[in-house]
Amino acid sequence: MVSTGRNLPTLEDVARAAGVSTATVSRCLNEPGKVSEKTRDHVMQAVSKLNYSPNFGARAIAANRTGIFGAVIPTMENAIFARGIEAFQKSLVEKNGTTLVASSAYDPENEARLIRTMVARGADGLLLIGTERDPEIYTFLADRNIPTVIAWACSADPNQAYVGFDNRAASERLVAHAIGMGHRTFACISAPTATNDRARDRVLGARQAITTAGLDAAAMPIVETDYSIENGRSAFRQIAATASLPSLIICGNDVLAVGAIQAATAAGLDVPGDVSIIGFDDIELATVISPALTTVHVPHREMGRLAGDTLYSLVKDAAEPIRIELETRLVERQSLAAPKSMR
Amino acid sequence: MVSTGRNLPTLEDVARAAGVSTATVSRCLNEPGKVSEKTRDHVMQAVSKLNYSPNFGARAIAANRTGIFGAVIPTMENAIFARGIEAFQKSLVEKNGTTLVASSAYDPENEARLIRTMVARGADGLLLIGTERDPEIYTFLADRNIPTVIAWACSADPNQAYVGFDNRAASERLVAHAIGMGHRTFACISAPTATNDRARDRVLGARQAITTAGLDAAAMPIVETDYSIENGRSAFRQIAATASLPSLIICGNDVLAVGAIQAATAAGLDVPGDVSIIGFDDIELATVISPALTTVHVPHREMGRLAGDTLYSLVKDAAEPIRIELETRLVERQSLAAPKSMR
DNA sequence: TATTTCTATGTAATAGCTTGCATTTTCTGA
DNA sequence: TCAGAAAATGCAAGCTATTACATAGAAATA
Repeated sequence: MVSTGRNLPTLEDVARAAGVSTATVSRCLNEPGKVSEKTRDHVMQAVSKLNYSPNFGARAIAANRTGIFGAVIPTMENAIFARGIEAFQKSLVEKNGTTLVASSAYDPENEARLIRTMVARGADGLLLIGTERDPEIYTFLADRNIPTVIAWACSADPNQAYVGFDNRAASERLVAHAIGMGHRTFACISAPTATNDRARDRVLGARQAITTAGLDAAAMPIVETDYSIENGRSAFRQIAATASLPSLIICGNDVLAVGAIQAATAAGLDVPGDVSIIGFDDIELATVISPALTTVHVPHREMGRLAGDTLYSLVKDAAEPIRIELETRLVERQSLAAPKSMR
Repeated sequence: MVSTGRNLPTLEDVARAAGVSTATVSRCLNEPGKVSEKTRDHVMQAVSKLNYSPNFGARAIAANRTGIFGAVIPTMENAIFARGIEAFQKSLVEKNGTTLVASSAYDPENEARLIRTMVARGADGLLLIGTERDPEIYTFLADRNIPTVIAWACSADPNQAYVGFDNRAASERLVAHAIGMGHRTFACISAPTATNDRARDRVLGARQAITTAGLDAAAMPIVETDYSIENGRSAFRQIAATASLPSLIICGNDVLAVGAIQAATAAGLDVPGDVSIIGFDDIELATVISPALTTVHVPHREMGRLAGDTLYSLVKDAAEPIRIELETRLVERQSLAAPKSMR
C-alpha cells in the first residue's frame, strides 16, 4: 500500500503560518464570506505558500459530506448517456462537486451493487436512470438519507425527484405520425424490455398508436436485442427473413436504427422506398447515416444539466423533490416516407 | 444541509453487540484471516443484524485510502474517451474500485483545477490523457504520493507510467500510405496544437511523411479548430475556398473527417474521386458515414482497460512504473483513393 | 514441567477537519 | 463617547475506523 507521502501540511500548519485559528482557516476555505478580507488574504497566502490541500477523509468525517455525486448509468458508450453525464458533471463542477460514474451494462444486479458501492464511497447524492429497481435499493438510500434524482424517465412516486420525459408518449407520437403517412405493417427492434423501463415504454407507446389507429398491435413482431449497431443489423435480417417485409420498422433507439438501415441497404433495399425505419434519441449518428434518420429528439444535455442542478439542491438544501418533465420533439429526416402502397 | 440520517450503527455498536473490541471487528472486515472462525461468525452476525456499513470518511482518514480512482479526460462526448473510460471503469470495478470522472474540455487550466479537486476528493490514483501539462501538477501529485497513469500518449519521462500509442508514428504511416498512392497536395484539419500534444504529434507525423517523400511540408495549410462535426464542415469549406483544392485532406480525428466529408459532398464533390479524406481513431461514425472513412484504428478499449489495471497495481503494490505502448492499425475504407491525376 | 513461540484479542493513540458556542473586535447611531 | 448590535475570530468537542503495541492464552518444544 502507498504511504501517506511526506508529511503534508495540515489545517493547523496553515493556521500557524497565517497566525489565526484552524476554525478561521476552515471558514476561509468553506465559507469565505464569513471571514474578513484582510484575514482571508493572509490565510490564502499561507495556503498557497504551503501548497495545502485539505485531507479528504478528515473533511468527510467532520462535515459528514463529501461533495461527491454518483451517477449509475447503463453505459457510457451510447452517446446519449455520454452527453447527459457530461452535462451533469459540468453542472456539478460549477458547484464544486465531483462526479463518481459507474455503468451497469443494463444489468439490475450490477446496478444494485454499484449503487451500494457509491454510497460506501461517500456519495452525497445519486443520479439513476429509469425508475424501475428493487424497492430495497430505495429503502437503503432512504435509510442513509441519500437524495436521488431519476433521469430519462418520470417516476409515479410523488416523493421521487426526476428530470425525465415521457418515453411512451414520444414513441406513440412518432408512430402515429408514421401511421398518418399510410403505414399499416410494422416490426419493432427493441432493447430487452424486461429490465429496461424506457425500452418498454417506447414499445408500449408504439403499440398504443397502432391500436388507436384501429390496427392489431399484437401482430407486430418484436425483436429484442442489446443496443448496438451490429445487433440492429442482425435484427433487421431476422425481420427481413420472415414472410413479408413490414413497411415500417420501429427501432428502440438510433443505434439500432442505424444498424437496421445499414442492413436494409446491404440487402439491396431502398430506405425509405422499400422500407421506412425510425429511431429514438437523435444522436449525431442519425444525421451521418444515409438516409438521415427520422427520430425523436431528446434533450439529453439539458436533462443532464437539470439533473445536476436538481441533485445539488436536494443535497444542499434538502429541497422538496423536484419533478421536471422535458419535451421531446419529432425530427423528420429521410428514413421515413409514405409506403409504396400509398404512391 | 442534509443530516446524517437516523443514527447509523458504528463499529463500536457492532463490537458491543458481538462482545468483542472494535479492533476485532475492524479486522473481521478487513483481514478476516487474522480472526478465529468462531469470533468471526459472531461478529459477522452482529454486522448483518445491525445492517452495519463502515463510515466512509472515518475509514478514509484512518486507512488513508479510499478506493476511488480519478480520470480527467478532455471530453466524454467523443466516443473514443467514452469507450476508454468505460473500459477503465470496468477494470477498476472488478477490483472494488470506483471511478471519479471529470472532463476538462481540452482546457489546461480546467484540467489543473480538476486534478486538484480529484485529489481533494480522495482519489487514490489518477488517469490523465496526454503528457503535456504544467510541471507543478506533477510535483503536486508526487508530493501527495498519488500515482498517475497517462493514456493516449507515451511519456518520455522514464518514471511515468503510461498506456499509450505513438500518435506521431501512426499519423506518419497513414499519410505515407496516401503519398504512396500518388497524393502530392495536402491540407490538414487539426485540433488546436498548442494545448494538445496528441493533435500536435499527429500533425508532426503528417509533416514528417511529406518531408520524407521529398515534398514541402511547410506548404501544407493547417486549419485548427475544436473537434466537432460542424467544425469539420466549416474547416473544409475554408480549405475549399482557397485557390486550388488539395488532393488529400488529413484530419486530426474521425469527427473532423466526417464533417469534412459531409461538407465535400454538400459542395458537390465526390469523395474520394475529387478529394480524399482521412481520419484518426476509428470510431463507429467512420463506418456509418458514406464513403466510409479510411483511418487509423486505435485500441481505445484495450487502452482503458490496461490503464485501469496499471493504475490499480501502482496504487496497490506501489509497483514500478509500467509503460505500455499499444499498436495502431491502418484501416482502409473508401474515403482514400489514388488522386485523379494518377488515373 | 518450564520455556518459547504463536495466535488471538484488546487498549488506546491517532488521523485532520468542521462547527456550535463563547469571546473579542468592529461598527453604528445617538 | 459609549451602549448595543453585528461581524469576526477562537476554543475545543466531536466524528469513526485503523493499527501499533501490549497482553493473554494456547500450542509446541525442550
